[in-house]
Amino acid sequence: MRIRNRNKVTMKDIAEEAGVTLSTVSRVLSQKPGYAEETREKIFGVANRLKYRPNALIRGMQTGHTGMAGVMVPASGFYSGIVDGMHQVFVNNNTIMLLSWNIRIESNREDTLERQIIHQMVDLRADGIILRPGSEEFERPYFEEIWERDIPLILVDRHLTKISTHFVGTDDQAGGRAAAEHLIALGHRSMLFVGAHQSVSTSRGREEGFRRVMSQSPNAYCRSLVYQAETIRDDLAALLGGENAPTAIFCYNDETARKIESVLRAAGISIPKDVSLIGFGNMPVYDEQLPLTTFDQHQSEIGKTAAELYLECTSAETRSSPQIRMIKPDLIIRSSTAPLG
Amino acid sequence: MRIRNRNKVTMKDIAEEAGVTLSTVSRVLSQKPGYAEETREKIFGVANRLKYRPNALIRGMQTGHTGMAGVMVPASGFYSGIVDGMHQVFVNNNTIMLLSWNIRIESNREDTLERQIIHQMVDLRADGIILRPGSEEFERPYFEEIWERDIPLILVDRHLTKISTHFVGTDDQAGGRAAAEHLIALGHRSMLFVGAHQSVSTSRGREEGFRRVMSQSPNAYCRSLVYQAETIRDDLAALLGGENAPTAIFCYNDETARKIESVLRAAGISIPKDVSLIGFGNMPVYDEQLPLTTFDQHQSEIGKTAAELYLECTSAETRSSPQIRMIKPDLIIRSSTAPLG
DNA sequence: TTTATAGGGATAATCGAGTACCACATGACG
DNA sequence: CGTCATGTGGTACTCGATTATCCCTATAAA
Repeated sequence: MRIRNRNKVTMKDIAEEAGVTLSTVSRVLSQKPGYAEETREKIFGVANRLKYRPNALIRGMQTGHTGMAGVMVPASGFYSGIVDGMHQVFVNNNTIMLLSWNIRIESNREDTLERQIIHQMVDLRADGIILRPGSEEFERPYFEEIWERDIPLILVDRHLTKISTHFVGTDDQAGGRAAAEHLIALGHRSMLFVGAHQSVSTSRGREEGFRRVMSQSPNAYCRSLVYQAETIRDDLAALLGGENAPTAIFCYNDETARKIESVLRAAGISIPKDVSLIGFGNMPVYDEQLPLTTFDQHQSEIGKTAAELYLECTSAETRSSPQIRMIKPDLIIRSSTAPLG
Repeated sequence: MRIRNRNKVTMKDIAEEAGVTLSTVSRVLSQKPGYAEETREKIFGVANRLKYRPNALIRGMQTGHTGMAGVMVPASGFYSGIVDGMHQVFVNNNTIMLLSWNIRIESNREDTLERQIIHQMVDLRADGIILRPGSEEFERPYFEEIWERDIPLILVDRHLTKISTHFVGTDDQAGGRAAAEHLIALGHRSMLFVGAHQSVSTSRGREEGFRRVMSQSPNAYCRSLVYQAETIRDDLAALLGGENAPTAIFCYNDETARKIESVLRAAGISIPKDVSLIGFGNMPVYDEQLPLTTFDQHQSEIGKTAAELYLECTSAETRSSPQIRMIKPDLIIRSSTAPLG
């Protein structure tokens, strides 16, 4: 059941048209020595006239290098910024992205769509793969599949501790520290950290940095909360109504901060008069929302760095030891934080 | 200079390991009739144990079908929505995107980055290509290259009139008509359309629809302006200070509407008290900006439709005649439009 | 005149899988 | 006992380009 030959021009066609042999065409097109300038021009002329385009599939098979980078990240504005940064580097290095978004709806089934996508990338012989991991437990098996095949694997944004591979992302600890220092300087002592499940490395890192500063500051005190939509209202009410109520809340991302904002607003608690609030990510601020003190993560920079590391790995002869490159986030002070009192 | 064999497992390896011949492995893996169930299990067992993955490059070459869709759109939130919609369809049809963003900085040079990217997609034998065209004059040559190769080409969002190919986008004329009807109903008669250069089909279509309704409404009058950053302030001042000054402005996209908004604001003109303003696209509204009456273009729907059309085209045996599928935009009335008064 | 060299032709192997076809067992069935 | 059908083995060719030889010829340099 052969598909019709879509007018595909091959080197053979060029040879016939130019009245030379395949050897000569090959020599000219792949810049091997041993041809006359005159012949070169003739062959390039014919190639252009016939609109010849080399078959990159074959070339990829031969050279073991396809120029395709597998990229899988969640679909959101944050990751768009990262992908955008990667693109800037890739486009200047003849690399094109095989891009897919993480599918969030999948549960713990064995054969997730994500796995299928990774397989597609592997099957197409992507030179390397860049992705944002979700949860450690479900994904490790197929990350190992990539790793075992000697396909360079670069994780972005989130890190998996149990798998040894490259990582490019935010310096979360530095961010956490900066948040803490800002709040301490404003006079706050009783803090609340609102994070995600322990398996989320970004949340973990930000909390660690945050707590490190707390532990070194006299009288400073930090409680933690794992954000859960169903219970957040009660959790907050209990903490804010209790003893030593927190006067500042640091959320591991802007989305969470926005939810906290609306819960507080509904409870009649004013930001920043009663409570200071810090987010993370510097996501666009919508109408009627409070300008939020947060962190610029420099997504474009993360993307560029990841792409550069990718190019290093895929061009290297041997596998290099896992590298970690972190971009320092910048605190952006807006009106959701204020001096205590 | 052969690259090391990255532990790549081939059908041959499976044959040896399972103690059968290549023929048998091929029969089993490609589901050809004529093998025993017992053999099937043995071969699949070995394949899984060795973590065999078929080489999609080869398969693509053989079948003339790679499962890769070339996609090139500008990097912006609007197109993210479209890409997202496409992804939803593609992921369920074993198709993966070769994605790249349009590069805006290029001038009229022959060998733009965009052209290079298209070539990469063609070289990698993408089954089809979906893209958002920029300007007619520079891009037609390489669109024709695609078309001539019988590679299905689908344009999204903007249409090129001089090239005959598939198109999926917004029903711009319907949008223009709806904008006009809304303003007419509010009592406005003197209108201003602010658009882009004539080569931008979306701007053209919206203006046409808008003017069509105007021409059928007694006393209604519409002037047009091509937005230009340098002159917009003066252009607006002249119109609004002149005779029969427009009381409503319809902009071909939200970005332009936002710029008009700030110019008006600076001039002390109030929206919607003095002038009503309509945008197009329903982009997120940032803080301190006015809630804008605009159109939801249903980007996700556009993306899905484009992907579906793509799948139809790439699976068809013969080239089908150019199809046009338009998604009707929905007017979202907010507080930037008000009754004339 | 001899020798060297540049420019090409001719042929074959390789990459990994798909496809086609024939030969040969083995066993079941009439 | 002959005739199938089934399950394999074996061989060969194809896809399009790369790479490596070996060979041949015209021309220029020694």
